[in-house]
Amino acid sequence: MADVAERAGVSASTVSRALRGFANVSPEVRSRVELAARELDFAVSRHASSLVTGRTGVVAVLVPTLNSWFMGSALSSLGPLLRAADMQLAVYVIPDLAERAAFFEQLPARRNADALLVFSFDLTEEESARLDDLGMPVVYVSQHADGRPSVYVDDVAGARHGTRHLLNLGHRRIAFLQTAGATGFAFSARERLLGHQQALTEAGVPLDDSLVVATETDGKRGVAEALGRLLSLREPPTAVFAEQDELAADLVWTLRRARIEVPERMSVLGFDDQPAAEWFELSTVAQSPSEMGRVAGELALELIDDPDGDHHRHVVLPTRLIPRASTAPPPVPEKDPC
Amino acid sequence: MADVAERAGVSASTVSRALRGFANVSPEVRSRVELAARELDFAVSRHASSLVTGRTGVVAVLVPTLNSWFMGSALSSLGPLLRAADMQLAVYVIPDLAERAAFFEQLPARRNADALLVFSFDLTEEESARLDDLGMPVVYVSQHADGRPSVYVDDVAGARHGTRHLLNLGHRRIAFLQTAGATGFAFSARERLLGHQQALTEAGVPLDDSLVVATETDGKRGVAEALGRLLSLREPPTAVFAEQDELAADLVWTLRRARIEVPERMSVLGFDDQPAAEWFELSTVAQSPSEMGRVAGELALELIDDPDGDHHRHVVLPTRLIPRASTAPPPVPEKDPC
DNA sequence: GGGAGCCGTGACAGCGCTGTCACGCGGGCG
DNA sequence: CGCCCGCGTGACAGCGCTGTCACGGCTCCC
Repeated sequence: MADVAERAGVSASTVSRALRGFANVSPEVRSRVELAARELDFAVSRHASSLVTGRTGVVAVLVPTLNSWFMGSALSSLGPLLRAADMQLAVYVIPDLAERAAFFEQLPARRNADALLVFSFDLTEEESARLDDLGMPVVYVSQHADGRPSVYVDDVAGARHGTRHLLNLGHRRIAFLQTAGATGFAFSARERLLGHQQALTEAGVPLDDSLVVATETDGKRGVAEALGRLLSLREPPTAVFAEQDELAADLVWTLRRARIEVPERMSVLGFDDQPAAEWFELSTVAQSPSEMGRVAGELALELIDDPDGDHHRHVVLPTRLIPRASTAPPPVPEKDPC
Repeated sequence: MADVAERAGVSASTVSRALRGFANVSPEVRSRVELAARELDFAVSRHASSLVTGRTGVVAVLVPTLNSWFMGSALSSLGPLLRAADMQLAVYVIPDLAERAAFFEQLPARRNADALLVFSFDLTEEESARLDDLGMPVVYVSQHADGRPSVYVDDVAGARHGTRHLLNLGHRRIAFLQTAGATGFAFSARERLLGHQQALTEAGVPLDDSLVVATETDGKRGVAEALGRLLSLREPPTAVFAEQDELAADLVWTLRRARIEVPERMSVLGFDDQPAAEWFELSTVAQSPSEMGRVAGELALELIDDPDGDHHRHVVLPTRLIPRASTAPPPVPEKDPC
């Protein structure tokens, strides 16, 4: 910076002011400084300036994985948003409990950011409290966190709408399929089941625990076993609401193999609307992770500028039902049994 | 740090040495310092220390998107690797040419990292030269970069093996399906076509340009149109080698709609082995982006420690042919026409 | 016409840490 | 017994920038 100052014939202070676009610099000096900076290929050292200002220019995000449609979409929209605000995106991938423990172990070292976005983690109250002590805004994404800023989709309403759609088609025996130990998505899972049950109750359909099944292992095998449990009931369901599209896709795949036509003999409804949904012509409840990423990023930036400001600290995003070809009325109309 | 020093009854210098694990600190003092640091919830400020050492503790990665199986897998394996080396992962998402221009515009500002991983970008020589000037190791991932460290999969050999598999099944009219303006994957696309053509030539099958088609728009529409061009040839192909699994999946989907059985009347071969391949029971040429991410990360770390060292600067990863249910002999055996 | 006020600029300290050097102390060797 | 060496530690400068204050010159107004 001293070199730039010398070349532009001004002091280092003026260079600093000019390069940061402060108002009190004469236009002529400013352009001279900018020219000199470009000629010398100079850029301020973030580290040196954060040392003084206390701002790091970094937004940290905590994700369970990057290898999923949800995270990919969310972060892809977050990236350009942060770039526009001249912020860096630092990603911490925490795939398992060991990494999670390690992360919290080294927590103090993580103070090197201006804000933290926590994606889809079911943190304990103790863990959240430790994050509070970090002294930076923490935004919870894809989960509701009591008393803390969070951005999430209205899973309850989404699931309610989904189940209503099945009810409207005439289904009465509707199963709900959940994943095994979903890494980090437990919050949504609970909410979606809740919405499903609300819709059933609204419609006067009694809840039946045997219709709520969870896969015990990952992948198609787990889905097949869960399906087996449903098909061996005294009165099997005519429709299955799968809590995620991946699950729904595996289910359709399994049903096809078993020569059970979808939707003629079994309706399948998904949740998410990821690309796989289109391949399987899945009716599904759509959410938009890219919007979620965007909104969460904006909220974080607002909180950085004004930590105590009166922002929307709980943003609830809507869902939309997307009917495709995997849902239809049940094979034998129950309303009019002859 | 001064507080820690006081609490431990030593000087700041000693605290610094103790916390960084230097050898010349007595065990007794070290444990006293560590205790004091923990009690005060202290962690060294990365910014202050990089100001002195010149090392930032950050590895930057440049990706076209995060919303793809490839990037998700690669970065998911890179993340924990960097964490283990006590490095941060800074992600720059560059979805389009405008963002790319903006990135290079602000390049000097990006010096705030110890290494840069460039994923799947077809950079111009001029752009690469500018990255060289950054003064940090740059590793090119999923592409071959002459004279610069790079990690990539052997696309040529992979495609050759794929095409050989189709030839061995008896196919002679084999189409090659490419994507439109693939964002950033142009390098692989060229290599795969090359490998395909090598295998044909080896087998004495003449090349036919009308069998190489590219989608003109994204999604199923583009695939349908490309398929249309193939089906309206005087002598249509009996097999299609799609350069990516997504494309292959769309193709199978389109063929099913058109009641052209796969593989009975048309074989389809993919490339990548992403989850969609399993859903469509796609025979495919597998690559492992997670291994690529891991290897690239290790290479970057080595180059940071020893920029001129004698490392494997070109790592070529293997592919594996995964036969599933989308390939079979052609409907009318050509070898034995009666 | 002189004082008040403002604008643009420079000098300087200090952000929190690390590298270097200097120092004291104990042990080994001649 | 004295000297040298090496180990563990402390003092201090300075990494590159920014916030604060002081200063000179100008305009404006009474």
